[in-house]
Order: sequence, then C-alpha cells, then structure tokens
Amino acid sequence: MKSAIPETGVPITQPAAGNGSDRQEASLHGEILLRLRDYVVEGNIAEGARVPERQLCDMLGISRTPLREALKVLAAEGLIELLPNRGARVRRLSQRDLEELFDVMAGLESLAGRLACEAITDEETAAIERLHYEMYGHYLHRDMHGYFQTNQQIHESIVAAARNETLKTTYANFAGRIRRVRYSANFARKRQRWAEAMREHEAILDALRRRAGSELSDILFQHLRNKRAAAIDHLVEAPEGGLETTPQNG
Amino acid sequence: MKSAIPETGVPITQPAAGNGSDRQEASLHGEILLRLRDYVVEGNIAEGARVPERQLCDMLGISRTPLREALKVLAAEGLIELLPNRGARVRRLSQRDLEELFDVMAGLESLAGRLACEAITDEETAAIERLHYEMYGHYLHRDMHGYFQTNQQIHESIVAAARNETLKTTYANFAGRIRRVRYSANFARKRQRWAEAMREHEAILDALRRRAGSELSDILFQHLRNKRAAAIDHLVEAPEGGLETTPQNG
DNA sequence: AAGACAAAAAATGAATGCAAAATGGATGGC
DNA sequence: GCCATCCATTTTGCATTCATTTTTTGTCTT
Repeated sequence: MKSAIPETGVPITQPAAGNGSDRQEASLHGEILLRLRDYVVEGNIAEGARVPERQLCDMLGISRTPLREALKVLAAEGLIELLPNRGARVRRLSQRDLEELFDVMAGLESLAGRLACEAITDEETAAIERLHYEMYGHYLHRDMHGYFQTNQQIHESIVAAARNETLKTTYANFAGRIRRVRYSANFARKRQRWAEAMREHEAILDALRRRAGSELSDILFQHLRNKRAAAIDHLVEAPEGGLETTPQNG
Repeated sequence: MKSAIPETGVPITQPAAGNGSDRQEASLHGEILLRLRDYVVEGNIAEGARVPERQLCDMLGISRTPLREALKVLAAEGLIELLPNRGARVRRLSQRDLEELFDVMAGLESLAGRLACEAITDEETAAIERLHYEMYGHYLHRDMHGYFQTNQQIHESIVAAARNETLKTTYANFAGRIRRVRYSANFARKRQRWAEAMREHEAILDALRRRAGSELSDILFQHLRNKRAAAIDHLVEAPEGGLETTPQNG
C-alpha cells in the first residue's frame, strides 16, 4: 500500500524537545496535536488522502487514543474531516471554500485594523512603517519571497496591535487553513498585482497613521478581497499544483 | 461530594431520539459532543467548576473514551479548558475576555453585513423588514423576550444572507460562547438602551435596502459595540448573577 | 473475461485496564 | 492549636482489547 505520508521530510517522531517556539504542552495528546497540525498545514498530506490511524501511530510512536483525540480537534478546526467509520482525510477545499475563507480572513483583518486604530502605540506604528519600507525594498528588488514574508509580518502586526487575543487566535486558525493550500499549490502572487498591492499598503499605512478606523477597515477588506481574486485566479489557471489532485488512495 | 452538575433539568442521558433539530450524528462521540456543548452553552455547569469525567460518563451512560474526545473538541472551541492532569473546567471568562468576544462578534457581523449587501435577494430583504417591524411591535409592547428573540433572528438572517458557510459556523461558535454567559448571568438589556438600539436597527435596515455594504459594516460594528457596553455594564453592576461565582469544588 | 457474491483482512469506534499524577484526609511535629 | 508530611483514594492519561464496519481479496458464475 502506498502511504499518503512520505517517509522523507522531517520525522515527527522525536520528542520535539527544544523547538524554540512558545509551544509547550505537557500532555502527549497536546504534543501530537501541535505536530500533526503543523504537518497538515505544511501540506505534507495530499488533499483528500486517507490517513490510516495505525500508520500515524507508528510514525509518532504512540497509541491510537491520543492520536484520535488530536484528530477530533483538527477536524473541529476545519483542517481535516472525519468520515464515520471511514477515517480522517485532509479536508478538500473547493474554490468556493477558499473564497469563503479569504472573505472571513478579510473580515478579521478588517476588524483588526479598526481595533488597532483604537489601541496602537506610536512605537507599533513606527515598527509597521519600517516593515512597510522594508517590503518596498523587496518590491523594488523583485524579491518575492522577502516581500511575501514582510507582508505577512505587517498583517500580523496589525492583528497584534488590535489587542485582542481571541481575534489573534481565530486569525491564526484561518491563516493555517489557507496556508495549507498555499503550500500545496505553489501559490505565487501575480507580478502584475504587485504594484497595486503596494499602493494599497500605502493607503493602509496612511489610514493607520491617522487612526482612521472605519476607513482602514474598508481598505483592509478591499485589499484582502483583491488578494483573494489574485490567489484564486492563480489556482484556477494552474490547478495542477495540488488543488485538484485526486487522493492517492481512496 | 457535591456534584457540579445538578440532577435537575433535562436528563441528557437518553439516546436523544427524535429531537427535531437538524443534528444527526452517527457516532457516539458526535452525539455526546452535541449534547455536551448544548449543556455547557445553556449554563448548566458553573463557571470554573470541576467536572469529573467519570461523573459525566455515568450521566451520559458511555465510557470515557468518546467523552474525552468530545471534551477535547469543546476545549478547542473555547467553551471549556483542560488543565493537564486536572480535568476539564468550564472556561471562566474575565471581563476582558467578554469584551474581546463581543468585539470579534462585532467584526463578524460587520463582515456579514458587507457580504450580505453583495448577495442578498429582495425576498430576504423583505423578510428582514418584516422581522424588523415585528421587533418594533415587541418594543412598543415592552416585550423584552420577544424583542430579544426577533432581534437575534434579524442578526442571524443577515449572517445567512452573507452566503458564507464558514462565516456562519464561526459566528455560531462565538455566539455560543457568549450565550453561555448570558444564560449564567441573567443578562437583561437595559431599558434605556432600547430606543437607541431601535434607531440603530432602522439604520441597519436602511443601509441594507440601499445595499451600502461599507456603511452597513460600520453601523453593525457600532451597534454591536454599544451592545457590548450595555451588556458588560450590566454584568459589572450585577456580578452576583454568575460571572464571578467561585467554583463549587476546586 | 467481466461481474457478482462471499469470506478474509484491515480499519474504525468504543470499552476496559493500568500506571502516574493529583486530591483529601489522617498523622505527627512544632 | 497550627502546619507540614505521608498515605489512601480518586482521577487522569494512555495503552490495550473487543466489537462493528468497511475494504480487499478470492472464487464462482455467466
């Protein structure tokens, strides 16, 4: 039987000691949850692919009980789906699903911007400005990867400035769902959209400086909407990247 | 030992056959999840109260395995929290937590309004108008309960009109978290806010009629913000309703 | 050879068992 | 009399086991 999970890549069997992140979870179940989530988000399992529990157990060196608990949580988060008596599959996202996800993300960022205007400090604004100019540098150098990364930092900074942990957590959840697709499909931004996106970011920064919450809310929503259009166009143009692949076994 | 779960109220032990809702779940775990969620949302367990697994198992007539799976999911949803080796507790919400929740709800409704303006049909608008006038009737008759219920229907109709299942699900999740507090604390709206809320609803309807998405987004956010202020003021004024109660055992 | 049926194998869902940790109470020291 | 410590009990976390359901495989019939 061909495995849906390649033996290559990071072996997620180790105790994961000393990863520098802020994640620490005493329980085995919690550890498994974090690792499995990353594993799925990073696109290591094909969409719709069946993932036998036993195989994951062997891989992780644990019994089925904590694994199943983790799977239930991942299903609640929307990353995988559990078919009764038929196991767990990585959730397959239709184009419509993606549109919905992007719209919700747009709403969350829109909210973040509005709230940020109420609470942001001058230091935070300055930090975002720095990121903005750094991103502009990447844009000028046509450094897509750097641009992408800095762009993400800006959006995360805005969410952080909203001072709302609930929002932050929710945002991270949806970001993860989209990221998986982004990993699976190689999800490059269209070049022609760059200039437009940069202009939008100028407007974002401007509204943020003026603490114009309602306005920033609008701009961010529209910005994400445009992102959505570009991303989904790309997927429709180049679906062989992973979005429409058939499951490996099932 | 005094139980955190009163034996009064609906016995959730029965197979739950023939409840008229749209919920049908083949697996025991899924059934348990739905019932426990309702049970917690309806405020049947005191905040911070320890809930021994064994007791819940006896109550539900199942073994610990599916129960624990359900608990993990509820924890992921934010309704309860699981302390390592120390069991499940109903999540205690600070005032700050509530503010955050209300703000996220505000953001989601704000988004719903914006999306609804893109997609809503004349029939849906007409239905919301009818609800609006019905609610106005309740307002005139000082029928708080009817008002509250119709008000909720209006907001749910707007979310439905957004045509975004992901949003709808997320909205329902947060609504549940807040509803639990509303059940626990007796969470009446201040009378003086009624007139103001009615005026806001007029504006909501007006913007919806004109399909003015951005404007509706603003109005809805502000409407929910005002709701938040009224609700939390009330809790602060009358905290004995349940928000600040000490756990029954723990 | 293709399809249908049946038995075997495997996978899932749930219950039980067992070790580790936590809770509660009794005992002893100060 | 009060607090710390130790032990019994309870509770949790995980592994294992049992019962169904699904999937596969093999055979038989047409």
